[in-house]
Amino acid sequence: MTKRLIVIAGSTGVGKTDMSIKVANHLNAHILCGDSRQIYKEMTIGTAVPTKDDMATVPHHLFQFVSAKDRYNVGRYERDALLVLDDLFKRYDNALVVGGSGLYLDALCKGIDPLPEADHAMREEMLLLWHSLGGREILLKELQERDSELWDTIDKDNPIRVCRALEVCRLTGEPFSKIRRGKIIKRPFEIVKIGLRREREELYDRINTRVDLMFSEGLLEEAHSLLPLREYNALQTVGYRELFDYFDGNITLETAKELIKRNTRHYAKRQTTWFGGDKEISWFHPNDYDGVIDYIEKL
RNA sequence: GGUGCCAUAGCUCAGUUGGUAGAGCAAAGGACUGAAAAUCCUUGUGUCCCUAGUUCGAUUCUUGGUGGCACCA
Repeated sequence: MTKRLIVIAGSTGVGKTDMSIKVANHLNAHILCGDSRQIYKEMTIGTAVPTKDDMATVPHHLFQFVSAKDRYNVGRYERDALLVLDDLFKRYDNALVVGGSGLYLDALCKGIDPLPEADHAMREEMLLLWHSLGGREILLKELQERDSELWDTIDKDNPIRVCRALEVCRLTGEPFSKIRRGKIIKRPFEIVKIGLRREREELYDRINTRVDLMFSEGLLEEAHSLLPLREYNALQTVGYRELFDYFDGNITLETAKELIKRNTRHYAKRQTTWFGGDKEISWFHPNDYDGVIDYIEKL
């Protein structure tokens, strides 16, 4: 029998966890994390990882398994997720991946080109240059010389894009666009994409309520304990950055809370945009368990 | 009760020496290949509080209201 990976995607706060538990139970499947922040050990409340009860009901993989200090990335995620799936498919016919990180999910479903990992020293130096007077022009000029094909399409206002592309050119000695082919890798299993969505207003209400709940669960304390890790990418995350600003005395707690709500809404919107562009997704309301299970069974 | 100041986009405000107006935030749309909960791009018509006047023309000046704020009684 062919093995199947069921992807459950959707924006933050839409209700993916509940759906995934039900579907996993029904299919006798395990759940993988498809979220770029729930993988970190140190973060629990602010990333809304599934509860202990949830995890006890269905086996979960790739949740909170690396340290925020480990500088994890998409490439490692692709590899780790495939390893877990390889193992699971020896015993089960179905597996679920649940999350809201479009890039991570795409890497798992379609593969990602073998680009070199980041060179953090080089990156830091480039970003410093970017923000200095005339630095942007210097970097753009170098990129234009190294990769004329990319030049036409790259977002020249986006320092992270430009510096990353340049980084790859320097590290490999080849144009970035030559290595990043976007070739789709056929996986040795079937992929079924389920998208969850609800009315915008309803989603925003849920987000606001969830942020309040996070505070009552101790988000403030969690963020405070993570102050020593604030420079790591893992902590460049909604719910933590705003509180770091509060600890610095730049904003009030009330403002931080409002900003977390707002930034979570912004994040949810970006996710909506990403997933909306994926034509392979079949959409359901988060409460429509029967609909989802029906759909999967009739495939 | 008196005097002064204010009333412009969902919010905070700028501005028009009289020719019907624009920033920030919010909101909406979009991009996305090892930082992706990141990073970046696009989008601003609104009885310019109401009324009467002056004027070719008033959101702008004048009269009278209404509401808010401050000070004096």
